[in-house]
Amino acid sequence: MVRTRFAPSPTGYLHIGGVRTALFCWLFARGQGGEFILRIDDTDQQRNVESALAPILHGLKWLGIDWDEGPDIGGPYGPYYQSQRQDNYRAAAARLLASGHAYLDYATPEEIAAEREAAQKEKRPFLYSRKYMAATPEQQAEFAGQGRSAVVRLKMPREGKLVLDDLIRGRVEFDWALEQDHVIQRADGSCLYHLASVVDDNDFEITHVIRAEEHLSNTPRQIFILQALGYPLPVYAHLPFVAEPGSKNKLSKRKLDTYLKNRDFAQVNEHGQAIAQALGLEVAKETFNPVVVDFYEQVGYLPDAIINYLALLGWSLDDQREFFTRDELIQSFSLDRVGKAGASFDPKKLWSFEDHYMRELEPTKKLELMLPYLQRAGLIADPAPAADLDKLAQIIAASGDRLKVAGDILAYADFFFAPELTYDQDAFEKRLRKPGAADLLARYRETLAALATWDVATLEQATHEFLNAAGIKIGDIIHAIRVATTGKAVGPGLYDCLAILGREETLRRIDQSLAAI
RNA sequence: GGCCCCGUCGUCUAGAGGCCUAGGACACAGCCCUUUCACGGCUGCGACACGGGUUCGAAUCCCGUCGGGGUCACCA
Repeated sequence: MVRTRFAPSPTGYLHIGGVRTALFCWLFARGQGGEFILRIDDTDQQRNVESALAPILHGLKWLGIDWDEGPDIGGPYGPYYQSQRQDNYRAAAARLLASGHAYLDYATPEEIAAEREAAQKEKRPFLYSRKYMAATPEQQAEFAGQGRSAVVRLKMPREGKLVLDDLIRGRVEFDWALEQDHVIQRADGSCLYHLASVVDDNDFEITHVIRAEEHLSNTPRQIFILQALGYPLPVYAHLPFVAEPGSKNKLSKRKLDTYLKNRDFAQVNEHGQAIAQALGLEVAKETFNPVVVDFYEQVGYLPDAIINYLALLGWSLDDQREFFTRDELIQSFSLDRVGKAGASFDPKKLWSFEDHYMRELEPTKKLELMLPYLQRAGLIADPAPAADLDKLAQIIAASGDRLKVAGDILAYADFFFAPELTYDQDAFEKRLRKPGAADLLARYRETLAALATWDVATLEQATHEFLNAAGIKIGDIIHAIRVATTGKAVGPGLYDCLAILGREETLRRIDQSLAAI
């Protein structure tokens, strides 16, 4: 049985790179008929683990990445928080100590640092002298007598090589003599990440460790622990990084300001910020931007689009398939089709997947998705009146491909529901204050008022007849009509807008605009 | 700096010696369509990091150089 795990530390937000890793673990497990486990790496014991974890679990759920065992649902191998498994780690550290694979070290951090600096100065690789290694009870007593306290260090081999067969990297060799005697347990008894990680992977019976490339150089010490404990080795697969837009640097939340200078990133960001603002959301740029998954949920992206895009970030099936349903992804995903080079995150390409999936979404689904946005903006009541629902369906149909994310509905529908028309000032000046515009608009109003029926076809025909009679071209008036009735320079097709508005409201708005000119 | 990984269009990638005067997608530019916006159609721009080998033949194999990245914690 294949078992993979994703082990986030509770940071308070779900990073796009982290999701990609989780996705590959999940895809692989599901494709193999295996299990996907969530484990929380909180050995650092921060205060509000629960609140820092919630957004991460929520984000994964939103994307449809589900787990078989984890902190919220438990499982046969629980608990799934490392902070609650310290006893296991301590027991392992004790075994390592007993078997001579680790030792008590009484050096102070300053002494270690001094040795490291000396080595650096002499340009030789640093290796701890083991000067304060206490091999016997006598030595322990002596060092302790000096007021020193002990940490547990790994006693790494100082000769030979480790050969790692990575599923993605292939064969990778490391010199044992270059591996440090890492601390695995602090003086206060708390255990560190590498020990914890390895012990848990074994306890959870993880068969495939699929993680980001940054862990590749940590692998030797982890394998050392595994072997010392007599545990079987999992299969390793180190994924290439998700890199910054337009660069090869690892994507990080820290460098937001740099990304904002990237045109594509900035564009996607601004679009999202505008929607957040229309919703009245209070957002901080540190937690609400295209690096954070929550951004996409708030703005109204489709999980399928994100999953599809992310799957292709470092993986491909062949030279033609681009669009995959979840099941197809699970069916076709394989680790040997994962590339080795880092892949940079391209917000515009994600956008194009979003475009594709939104376009294919059933109208009823779109409505379901978009209605809450209008309700949150206070434009439609909750529960929604049938008339509003009907109107919204018409607006969505009329907007067609213009709606890329659910939040876009705000810009395309607000003027249908808002009690008062608000004008785009530039458009108002340009289209309505234009000489002759008011006069034409007033005459057009009479044409509309005289119409026997009120639908798109009639409106279009009547408008063209009006143009002929007036001896003008459509471009001479259509913009004025749009601004006068919707307040905006852009929107769904004009006849659609008028049809949805209805005769009474259309005439009312034209009159109001005429008065405002 | 040591160690490790990586290196095909701006980006994601196809390519496992001849199918490659290197294919697709996104982006970009231009044109067409058009009442705005968006869509759509067409066209264009655009890459095998470099240098040596091996071979009849190399993007594909080998070596070197250069470049990029990661990692070197009593963080995870």
